[in-house]
Amino acid sequence: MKLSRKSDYALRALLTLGDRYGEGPVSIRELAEKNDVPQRFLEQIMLDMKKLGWVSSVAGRIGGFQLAKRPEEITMGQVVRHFDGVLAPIACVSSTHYESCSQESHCRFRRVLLEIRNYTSKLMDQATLAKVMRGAPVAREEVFSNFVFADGI
Amino acid sequence: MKLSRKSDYALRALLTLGDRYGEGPVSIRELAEKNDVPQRFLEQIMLDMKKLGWVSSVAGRIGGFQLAKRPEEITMGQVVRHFDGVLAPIACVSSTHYESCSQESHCRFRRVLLEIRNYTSKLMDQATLAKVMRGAPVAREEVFSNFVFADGI
DNA sequence: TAATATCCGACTAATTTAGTCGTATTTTAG
DNA sequence: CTAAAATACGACTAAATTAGTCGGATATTA
Repeated sequence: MKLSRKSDYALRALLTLGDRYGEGPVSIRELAEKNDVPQRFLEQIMLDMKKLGWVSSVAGRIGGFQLAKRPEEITMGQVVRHFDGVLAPIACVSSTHYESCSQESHCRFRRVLLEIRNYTSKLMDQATLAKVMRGAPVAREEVFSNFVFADGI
Repeated sequence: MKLSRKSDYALRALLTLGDRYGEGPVSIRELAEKNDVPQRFLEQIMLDMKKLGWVSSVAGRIGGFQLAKRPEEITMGQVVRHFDGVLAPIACVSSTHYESCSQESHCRFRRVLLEIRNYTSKLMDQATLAKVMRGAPVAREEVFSNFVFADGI
């Protein structure tokens, strides 16, 4: 899975709306400025999410967008699957966008890709807006330290 | 991470060469036929891997390619990093292709992406040709069954 | 009624992907 | 000696994807 700008920007905006949940609409201009996103591009993204029922809008002078679902009900998996289509690193291990392959019956590296897909979708589907909002930002060193997983995983 | 055709085809060819390790060169024609890969495209890929020292070639009438390293010494991580550049789903959580982002200091969903990158690179770097060669193919149901990870992972 | 929103659809530049193609060179079988 | 079959090298390209821009219509409120 590669995260597109669209997914990235959608998540930024949704988290801001999560922070303001219950406080009335937030304008695209503010969402764009706060999150460093091109405004007219974000506009498209917000309208898209409105069609999906994730956000609702108020038109006019003091309009804007707000979450149409509780932050517990929207997950990163939903967002990325919508904007990027697929979480799996290759279509032959995708359950939502499965495509067969001539080598399927004897391909041996597919197992590794399947495990990566399983882990990715598990994490993404567990990551509700509410949980992500509560999380602490990543320190830069964490990206460069060699994080070690528990044994046997 | 999304697996490109190039990485896919490279892995297919490398595994075939792994099966034939120590038995002399295998021609591109045979590698292409066995693995259902466009021959002239595979040609490029093999020459690329030759430059990297992963395979060696024998020119002429009965020439072909063979592994230039033991199957224990080549990993999926190396292959995918070479052909696709990066394993991480976004540059801000890549240790090899890190790029900063204006939101870095307060981005909250980055943690999820970092965990996915950590798991991906761990699995990819552990997956030597030798290990992958020994693995069993994936049954189709495994792709559609909801695999459940052990708790707390 | 002017300002500031959302709403809608079309358009596009740049990049990436997944190749093809021509041709030169090397090696061996007959 | 020569034809066949292989690698070697570099240029080219069609199609898809990405990451937007742009013009203008409609809605709401101070």
